Amino acid sequence: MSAYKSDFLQTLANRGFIQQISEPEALDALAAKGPITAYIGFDCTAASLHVGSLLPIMMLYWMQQTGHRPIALMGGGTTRVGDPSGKDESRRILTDETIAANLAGIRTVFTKFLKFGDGPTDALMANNADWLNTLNYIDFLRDVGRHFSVNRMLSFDSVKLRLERQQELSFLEFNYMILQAYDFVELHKRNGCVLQMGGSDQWGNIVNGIDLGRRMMNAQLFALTSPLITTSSGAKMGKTAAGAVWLDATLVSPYEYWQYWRNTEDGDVARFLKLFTVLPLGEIERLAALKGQDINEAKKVLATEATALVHGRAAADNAAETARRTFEQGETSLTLPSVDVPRKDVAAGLGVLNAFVTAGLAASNGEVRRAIANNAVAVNDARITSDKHTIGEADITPDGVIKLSLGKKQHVLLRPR
RNA sequence: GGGAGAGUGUCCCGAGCGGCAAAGGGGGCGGACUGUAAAUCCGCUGGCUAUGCCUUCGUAGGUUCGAGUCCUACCUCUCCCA
Repeated sequence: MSAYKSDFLQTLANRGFIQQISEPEALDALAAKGPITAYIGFDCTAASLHVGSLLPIMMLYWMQQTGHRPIALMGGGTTRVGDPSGKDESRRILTDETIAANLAGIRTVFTKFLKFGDGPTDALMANNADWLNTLNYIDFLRDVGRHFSVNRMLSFDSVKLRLERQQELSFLEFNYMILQAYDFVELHKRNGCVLQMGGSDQWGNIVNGIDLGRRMMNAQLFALTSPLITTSSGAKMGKTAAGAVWLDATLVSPYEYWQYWRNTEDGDVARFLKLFTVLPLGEIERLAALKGQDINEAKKVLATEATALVHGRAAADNAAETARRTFEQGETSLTLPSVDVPRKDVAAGLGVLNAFVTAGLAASNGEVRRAIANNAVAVNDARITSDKHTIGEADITPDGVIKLSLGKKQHVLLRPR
């Protein structure tokens, strides 16, 4: 691991965020001298960000922590045209209202990691719709387009692969890299931004921006990419049966979020602690040294720290405590996720199938039936073997709840009201 | 404008002689083993008021006792020619 003079690069390097830097020495010197401004682009096709976006957010976080100014760029303008790369569904074009709503949702996530404001190291949130929407095609071609060599654009991997595989590449998509390059230059012009960060797949696009900056304004700009994060077994991060692991508490509860991190594979624990928590490196080293069963301690720390960043310390501790009671003491913790249900329905006798579907543990009655056949269903920790089983008032525990379990890890409390 | 192909289970990829709720993967979920891990093995992976009924193979029609499969038109995409 090379030694950097700036806290910023040294921190990122130590924690495993760096894959590639365009001109490491020059950037290092600049960052050591004073605050620099950098940005990362996020698209806003969904109302929340998920775990996959966490890595770039953490880069912005560390940037601010080490005395620099981060910009979160929302792709409000590029989202308007829709992502052309998908087959048909992703071709849907979002309305301006949807985009605005998505932006608002995403903004709340950022405020948990970054301090926004007007100070020298306060974060900014920019929206490329601000300049892309008002672009004039002819002006754009003349001022920006002339700096791009089609010969060179064709040589980029993203393009080359498509051509080789004889897959279509639309003109719109071909232009995407130009728009992204332009974003960089525009941010440089407006905010003095000199660095763009992103995933390693963004390298080519970022370098384009650097080139454009040099040609248009004779500016020296930099690129920094992070490695693509997959789990040790090669799966992409952030996917479960229920879908993506969102950062919004209404989509994925803090408890579920905690559980996601708790179930990290052994081989990923040290890496994830460095990337997704803000614990000091010494502490992480200690945790990473744990072997065998002891590594579970490290996983709990990872889960709690990662959850605290997104949902706050109280929610994280709460989730940890709920998990401890549920898994280590076999108790029914009252802080498990719960679903209210009318008391008279329970009095009348609630079918297991119905109960599990309303609790959100299964999508259909058939799914519950199959789970029962797989010996995976329990009510108040008692195995259910018949799909005819009904839940009645007798099942309400002294705490006033009924515990539904699907498998060993998924629990939901029914609260008769 | 002319010609040749493609679109399959609402997570993805992909087989599919007129008898099809539709092969096989991946992913996911569950079970066993463990440590709430990995690896491995096993099961599940359209819906329902369920010995049956309903809905699914780009869209809409047609042929047929019966269509994912054959015919027609249309939509979308790819390739070749102009």
